[in-house]
Amino acid sequence: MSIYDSLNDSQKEAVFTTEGPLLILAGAGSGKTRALTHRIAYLIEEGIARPENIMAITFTNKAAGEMRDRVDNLAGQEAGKVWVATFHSSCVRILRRFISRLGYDNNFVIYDTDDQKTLMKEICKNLNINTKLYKERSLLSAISSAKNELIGPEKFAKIHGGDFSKQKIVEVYKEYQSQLYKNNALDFDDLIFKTVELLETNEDVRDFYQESLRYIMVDEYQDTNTAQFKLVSLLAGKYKNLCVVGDDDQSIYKFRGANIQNILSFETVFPEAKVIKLEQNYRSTKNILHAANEVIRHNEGRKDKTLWTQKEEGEKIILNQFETAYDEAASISKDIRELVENEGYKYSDIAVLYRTNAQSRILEEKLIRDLIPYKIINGINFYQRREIKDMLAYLRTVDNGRDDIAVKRIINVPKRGIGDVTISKVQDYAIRNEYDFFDALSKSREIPLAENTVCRVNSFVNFIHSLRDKLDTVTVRGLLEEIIDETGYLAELKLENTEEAQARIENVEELINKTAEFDERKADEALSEFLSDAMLMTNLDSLDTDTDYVPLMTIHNAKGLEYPKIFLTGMEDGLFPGFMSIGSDDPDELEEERRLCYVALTRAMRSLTITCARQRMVRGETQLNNISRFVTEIPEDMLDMKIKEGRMLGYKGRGSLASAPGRPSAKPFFLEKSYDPKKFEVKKADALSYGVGDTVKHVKFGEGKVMEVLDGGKDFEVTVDFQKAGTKKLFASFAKLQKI
DNA sequence: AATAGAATGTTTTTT
DNA sequence: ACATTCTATT
Repeated sequence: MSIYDSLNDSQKEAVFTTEGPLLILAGAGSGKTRALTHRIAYLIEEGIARPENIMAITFTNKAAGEMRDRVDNLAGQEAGKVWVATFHSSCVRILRRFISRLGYDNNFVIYDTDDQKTLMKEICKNLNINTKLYKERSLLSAISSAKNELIGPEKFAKIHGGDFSKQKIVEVYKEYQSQLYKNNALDFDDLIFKTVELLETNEDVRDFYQESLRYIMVDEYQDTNTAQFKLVSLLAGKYKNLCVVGDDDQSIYKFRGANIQNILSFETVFPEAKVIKLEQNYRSTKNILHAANEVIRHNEGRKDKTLWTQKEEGEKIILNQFETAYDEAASISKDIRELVENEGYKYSDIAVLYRTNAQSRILEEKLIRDLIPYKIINGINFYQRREIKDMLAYLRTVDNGRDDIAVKRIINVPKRGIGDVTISKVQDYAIRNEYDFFDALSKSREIPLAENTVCRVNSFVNFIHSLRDKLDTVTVRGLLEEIIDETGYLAELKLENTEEAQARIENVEELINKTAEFDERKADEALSEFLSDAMLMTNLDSLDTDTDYVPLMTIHNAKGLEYPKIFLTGMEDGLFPGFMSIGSDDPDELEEERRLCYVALTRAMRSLTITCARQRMVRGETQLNNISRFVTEIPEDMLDMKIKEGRMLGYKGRGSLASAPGRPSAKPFFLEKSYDPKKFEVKKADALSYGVGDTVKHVKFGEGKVMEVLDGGKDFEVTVDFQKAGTKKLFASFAKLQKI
């Protein structure tokens, strides 16, 4: 018996193919992490590679942690030397050692999204950029996209030099990058970009890593961007032992730079590449898997593969349409109770998924009322919280005096009477003399400032200096505690005496624990190390298995997870797929939404309930939505629609994607009474003052032509083609349309 | 400098 | 609807 006996044939092939470029197309639930970890174990066990010559790269800390555990379990002692890390932390590791070659200091800081925004705001101010025309966010996103494509400021200028509309971006990008350099800071994209630059321009460094990392494995390969692809190509450039694992059907991060071409054309880039498909799914029942297959089949640009399973047929997929989102939530809550009380499910066996975070509120409210334990798994991560960022900014200031963003963040936190006016005076002085902001503060006497202000500034400067003096003798924890004591940060929060302040206090205390942990683990490492760990760290409170609760999360968040029971909510055209992707002229946007839907469906192991509402509040407007086109791509015989009479509104039946303006008027149906107390009564007019073909006026949308009037029983549903706002479906009693 | 009311802009998220 | 960010006021 060997550990490889439990693998299927394709998995075995993937494990035993150790040389040359290898693309493993691993469908959902096909055991790709298993294959990957066994492959690492095999390399070590057979003596093909020493552990320190193996690298496994993932995207998230969580994935890296899981991989680490599994490798350690499979391959024993030696496995600790395998390089298992995320893209970003791998790059930090390389850059901490060699970035001086690029002119940065080795104790560079990492700027997160918040810091980037702060910096960008300043740049826009200095360059007199009209932020109404050029939003900080879109400027940053343009820069990020450029960096993901390995286009630096100069190259960007060359490419877009002739494009007048891009001139501002060219200018901003250049300034942004030089500010980062001045602050000895790298943003997340730079971590990859600069590592690529380093390896490209320094042959000895490249050679060092190519020799050292002879076998490279990349997980979730479909999520890589161009820069990340370049990075692994460079690292694997000598021995070409690059094994990538991914599923093009689960590529859902285009919006943050993922280049699906990386996986689709892997064989073109590496003509000698071997391709292995893992198509046996070990997760879902036949019904669920076939439904998912049917949906994803509608995408054009994909590698051909069809998942299959030996599992039983299983239950049909339940499809429920409700009148309102409140009814939807009530039904889900009731179903969860039922499943737990009568069908042996634990709360933690059940997950509720949605497209947008905004949908969680209604669900949450209902679950609270019904006393169902739940937890919203959201993105707001620990290290991004205000109080934590404040504390880190202090540490950053101590660590790297060039980090202007950090200094400015905490110079008046807690309040020291150093306001915007003072800050901009110091800033002007700093720019005139080419000082760092902190150095300018140290010379506050030379700036025309009020005597009082000079005093305050000096006491801040002295405080930071006193902390720096202790750097060599004190632990990170000691440093942090001194900061907290001296600034009275916690004391101030305690005075507030609110629930929110209490939470902040607990967070700061948690940060103290983190520093203590760090000190114990890496006694000899510098403050810079703690800070980059912190900047690259995210949600600490991911999944704790001790408590039994229903997780609520976005579909993006659910990737990589599986649950016996899934509730897929808000499956409505306009919400999922969202307006943006429906209206887009880029067909790939809709395909990406469909992939997202595929990810959602394939999370379910035994049972899946799809829900939607006819009527939903979106951004303060009540919208009427049809059932998601993706649902209509699931063959009807796999669905249990629970419809007593007629067809479900918006359900156009098998595979039909055609928009059907003249669809039959179905009566809305109710599975149960609406519970919403806020719900207002609708008075249906006996007759409308307008009809099809009339021109009407709406308060918000302006003038439009009535395309269709449907008697929904309770109210009239009117479809109007507005000249400016496009076609909308409205309830007559809400819309208050005026005939013209 | 601090605060309260107005304007704004709203998929998805990791690092 | 709602949260964040901006502006105008004291």
